[in-house]
Amino acid sequence: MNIFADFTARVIKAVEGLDLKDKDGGTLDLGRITVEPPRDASHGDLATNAAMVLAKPAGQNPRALADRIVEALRGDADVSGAEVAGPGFVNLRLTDAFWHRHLTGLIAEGQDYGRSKIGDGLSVNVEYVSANPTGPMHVGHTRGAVVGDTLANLLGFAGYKVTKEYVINDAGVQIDVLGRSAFLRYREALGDDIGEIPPGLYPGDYLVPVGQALTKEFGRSLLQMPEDEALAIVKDRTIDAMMVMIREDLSLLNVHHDVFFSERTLHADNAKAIRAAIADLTLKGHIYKGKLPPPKGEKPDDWEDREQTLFRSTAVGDDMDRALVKSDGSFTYFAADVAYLKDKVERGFDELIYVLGADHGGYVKRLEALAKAVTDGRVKLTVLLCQLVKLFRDGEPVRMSKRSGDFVTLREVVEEVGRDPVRFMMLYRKSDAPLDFDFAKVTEQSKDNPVFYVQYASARCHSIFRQAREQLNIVDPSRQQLSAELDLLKDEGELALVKKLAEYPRLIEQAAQSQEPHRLAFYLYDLASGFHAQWNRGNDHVDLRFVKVNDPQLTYARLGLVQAVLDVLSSGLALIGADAPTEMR
RNA sequence: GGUCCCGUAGCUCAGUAGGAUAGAGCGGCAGAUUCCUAAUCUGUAGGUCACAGGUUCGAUUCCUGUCGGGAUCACCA
Repeated sequence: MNIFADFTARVIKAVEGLDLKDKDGGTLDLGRITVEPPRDASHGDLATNAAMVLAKPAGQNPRALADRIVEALRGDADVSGAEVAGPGFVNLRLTDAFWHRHLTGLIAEGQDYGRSKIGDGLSVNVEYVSANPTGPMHVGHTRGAVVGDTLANLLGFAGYKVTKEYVINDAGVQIDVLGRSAFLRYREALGDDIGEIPPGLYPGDYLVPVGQALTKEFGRSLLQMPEDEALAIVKDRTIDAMMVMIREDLSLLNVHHDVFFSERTLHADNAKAIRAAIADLTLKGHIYKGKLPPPKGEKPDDWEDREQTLFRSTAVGDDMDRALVKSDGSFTYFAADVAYLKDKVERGFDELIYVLGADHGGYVKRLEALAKAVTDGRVKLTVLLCQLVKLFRDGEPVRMSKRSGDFVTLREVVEEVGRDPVRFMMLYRKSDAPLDFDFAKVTEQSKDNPVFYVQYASARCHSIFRQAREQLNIVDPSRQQLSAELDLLKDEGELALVKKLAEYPRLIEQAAQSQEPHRLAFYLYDLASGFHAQWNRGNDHVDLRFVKVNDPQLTYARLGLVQAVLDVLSSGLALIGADAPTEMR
């Protein structure tokens, strides 16, 4: 249903019919031919660069070649006009009948319109969020959560086989700290006066219920065991409790992962998995013992110039070789990542996507290097970095201090402004640009708020169906009824909407391939804008109203168009993870 | 100092795998409501695409360098 792909094929066929040869008499590379919507609608419906791309290799004048292509394309029954423009563009106009047929197809497909096979069933792992299980999710996690989730949805819609994955970073020092913090709350629940929470421990009161639950389960018995043993139990219980909390937070945001991967499993059995992964790399010659140079900027106070086990990542594109073993003999986080990557590869993924915060920018090269080393380039690993989100309230920046635990949680934001506005606004900016999030603006019911603007378009579609029911007694028309008389749609605004809808399948493919989910949000805004404009033309010209009391046939046709707009809005909003409301309140 | 991201209209940002006269919203100005939700729409003014080179038939887009803003920089996660 991607008309641009369809016409690219038709243009290629037309060009093949011209029997062009390159200068040496060989065949021409036609792969660079594209068909796009022209920047300016007055240029037509489609534009192709075929003549300009082929002119040089074929040794022909681009405009002359364009003339021949135009001649060939005029034979296409769907083409109502073809002309050469500018440096050698071929602009095409398509017949109304073509657009009516496209709309018929769209209405038949409904919410499946735009679904693509471009992913070709390739298996993709999208890892995102992966907040440490040491507390509730805060607002900083939101963007990655939404971007990752939407990207995964988008890839699924585009024909990839997608696994949404969350890594639980349940190993390491911070988890020990978490355990001790919870242990303190346990003693508090038993009646001990614990005083102030010592610095370095987590002060948040979300651990209070964890302490209470521990007393219910264990009474005072944890105090009687050796500390290590007790802490191990407390850690387990606390991580579980944190993950329950995090999953609740995520589901508030409509984020649902398929796999929760525990980092601790890599450390289990004396770090069997990590040792195996490093052994693999050693066999391939990527591991050596050596010293790292100290960082060039400011030297850390506790810099130790020592020999260590290193991954020669510089050989596969990294800036610096990476340590795998800490000075205390335990494995680094990166060592766990080596094992984790091996695990993913063994699960058969063709492509791995990591959605990370901008503060992990320094981590990108070593991950890419790792994938190269482990899979010899067979598995593609890409990192999508999300820049930071700045919170504003009435234009004033919201201050957050992590030390006091005084940060804005994801739950607070979602409860205050709603799930849909959060999801939409997190996508209403390129991932690699910082994002300002203003509480006031996001809840505003006006066109200044894109979420509202798009959802209002959906509500208006439903309103039109309600009107049709009241005025013409058209009740729940079937999709067949809606597409029976589409050739009555002749108004240029109506056709312009069909053309906008026809861009949707292409947009899905491009957003998926470029891994840029924000494009979806911008497209929906555009579509909503086109729809609002057509609605308002009905204010000026009564003939253009969607519901025409004296013309049921035309009303059916227009309802068909409204249904199509609604289908695409619903489909797009669903990918974003938001609702397409039936009315605004 | 190294690396990564960003620099487009007064403001906030798009710019669709290198294409035509660079777009939208806000703000400014001028309009539209006996009318399906005006919670919306129409028109208009406003840009040396940070700067300098390079590749190309053609560059906001790709490459190099400079300037400016942000993130990050053994062992933490």
